[in-house]
Amino acid sequence: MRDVALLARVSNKTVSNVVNDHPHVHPETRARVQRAIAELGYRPNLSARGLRSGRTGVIGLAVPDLRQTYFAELADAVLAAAERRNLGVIVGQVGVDREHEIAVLANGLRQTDGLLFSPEKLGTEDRGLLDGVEYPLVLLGERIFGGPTDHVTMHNVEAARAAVEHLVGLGRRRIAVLGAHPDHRSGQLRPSDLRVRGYREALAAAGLPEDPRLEREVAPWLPEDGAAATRRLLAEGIEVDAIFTLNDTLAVGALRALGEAGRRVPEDVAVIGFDDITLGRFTLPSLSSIDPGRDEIAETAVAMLVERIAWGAGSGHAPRLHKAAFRVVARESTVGPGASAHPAGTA
Amino acid sequence: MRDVALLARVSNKTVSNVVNDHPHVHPETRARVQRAIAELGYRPNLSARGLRSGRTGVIGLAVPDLRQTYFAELADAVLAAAERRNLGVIVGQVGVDREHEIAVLANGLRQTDGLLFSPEKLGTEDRGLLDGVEYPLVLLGERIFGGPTDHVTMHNVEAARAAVEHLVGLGRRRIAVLGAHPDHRSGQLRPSDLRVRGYREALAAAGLPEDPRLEREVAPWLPEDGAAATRRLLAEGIEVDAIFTLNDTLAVGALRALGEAGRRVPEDVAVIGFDDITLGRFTLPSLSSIDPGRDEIAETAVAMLVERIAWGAGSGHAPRLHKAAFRVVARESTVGPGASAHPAGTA
DNA sequence: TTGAAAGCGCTAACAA
DNA sequence: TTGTTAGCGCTTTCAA
Repeated sequence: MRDVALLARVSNKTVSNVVNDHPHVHPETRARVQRAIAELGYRPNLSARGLRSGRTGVIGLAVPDLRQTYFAELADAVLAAAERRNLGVIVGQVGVDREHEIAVLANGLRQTDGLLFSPEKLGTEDRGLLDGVEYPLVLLGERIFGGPTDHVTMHNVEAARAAVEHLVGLGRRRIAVLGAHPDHRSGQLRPSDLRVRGYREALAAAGLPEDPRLEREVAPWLPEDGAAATRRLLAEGIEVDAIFTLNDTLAVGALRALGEAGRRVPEDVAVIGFDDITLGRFTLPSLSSIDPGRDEIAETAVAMLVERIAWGAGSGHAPRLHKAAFRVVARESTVGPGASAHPAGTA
Repeated sequence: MRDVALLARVSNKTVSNVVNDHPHVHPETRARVQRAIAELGYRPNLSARGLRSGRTGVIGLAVPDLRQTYFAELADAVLAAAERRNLGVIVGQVGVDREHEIAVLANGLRQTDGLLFSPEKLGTEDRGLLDGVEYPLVLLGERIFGGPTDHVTMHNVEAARAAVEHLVGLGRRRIAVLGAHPDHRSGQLRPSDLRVRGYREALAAAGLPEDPRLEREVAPWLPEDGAAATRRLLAEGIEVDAIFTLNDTLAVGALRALGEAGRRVPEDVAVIGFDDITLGRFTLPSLSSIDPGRDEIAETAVAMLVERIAWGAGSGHAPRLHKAAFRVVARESTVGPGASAHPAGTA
């Protein structure tokens, strides 16, 4: 920088002003400086800038596991949103255990300006941990409601309800749900608990009885778990004409188990998932799902974090809650071949 | 840090020594400093450390697109390998266009110690760009062979050949390949070109004739492309008893198209993919594939990059090439139900 | 084994 | 509109 200043015959400060697009720089001076920058191949040292300004231009994104398609696609969307704002993103995976998540919450992800955190193990009971957080933080997902931070989430209850109403509207009456948490009476607010609630609301609204044998506890939400749960369901001889899986990877397993058992989808059993992952368009049959508004979630979360960073620590701004709009995406697994996605959306 | 030093009644330097686990610190002094650190909740400022030492403790990972399952799973493995070494990872997506890839190559991903780069658009003809790179760089994938950098890749030719030999071993004679690059006579060395070469070698070794109508150009490698290519293949009435798709997402689409057309897999048409993505175990039928050694690739690449970083710039160390071991993973789409993965591996 | 001093490259605050 | 000064927090060098 010193060299650039010398070559352009200006001071350090002027170089800084040009680099940072400050106003009040004479066009001619600016041009001279830019020529010097190009000539010397000067590139600002971001560590020094970070040290001086207290800003790194990098945010953290902590997700449980990129191998889960939902999180990979979420990370993709967050990266895009951050790039639009010229921010770098340090990605960390924290799903292994509780201790790891607590450590990340305590420290953030290295030297960053703020953190987008999608916890998996931490729950409402850990809300107190959030009070100790001194950096800008935006929570993603459903864990830890009511804490002192911004929170971006989806309409779990309403979307699940819409999914089941979609099945009811197609005449289905024996609707199973796969993916309830083994511990789902504990008063927690996991995605699974909320989605099961939406399922029950839809049954109630349609005048259909709840049947405990149709509410299947499944964890984790991987294809093999969906397949195993579906096999068990069929083996028990329970009458079923539709399955609502709480995410799409469970649904992939369910489709597989139904195929093995010779059940036709959707004629014998309709299937709808949740997340609208890309691959769902290409299963056989293609998978109906809930589009949870992933891009909106990512964009909103990054925007909120950037605002918090600009406000500075301890600004006392009230925590905000944003719920993204969702859509029911009807494909072959519920409405059969020739179906086109009909946006039965809401928000 | 100054506060810690005062509280522990030592100098800055001693605090620094303790924080960095230097030897030659008196145990008692160390304990006193650590107590002070805990009491004050001191955490080193990584920007300052980076400014002073020239190291940031962060590496960059540039991949084309996290929504492609292969890259999401690769990123997962790289993150894990980096975390073992206490390195942060800034992830960037660069697949949009050539200009973007060139920009990333010129600058790295913000302030990092080095870059793992998996280019998509840049090719052997851009090798010259690598000469201008002044930071530690390790290339992933097949583009840009023969440049002056370390390179971690897979046995594309051999693995593709093994996949086709697997099909031949099952008695298949009319084997199509999906995913050749439209421009594959150009002498480029894309993954697709190498895998097609392996396909041809296997045919030749088995005494089977090449048939241009069986070599299908498909790009990009998304499920919809695989489905479309398969539909075209069937529509043309070409006799086929096996399909080798150059990646697994193409295979998912192929399975779908075959199912639509009423062809049984593997009885009528066997299918094998490449990448061994997680979901492949749960398609119906489950998908045979090539496990390309993803964890080995990630671990080796990070290790190489860390070495280059330690050596310092312009160390003149010769470029290295590492090819990871692969395995043929046989599942239902080639050997039918009841199949168990038989490791026909090599390296 | 520990301390003192210098300075990494940049920007904030102030001055001209 | 531009320049001067100071210092962000750490590690390095050299000395004790």
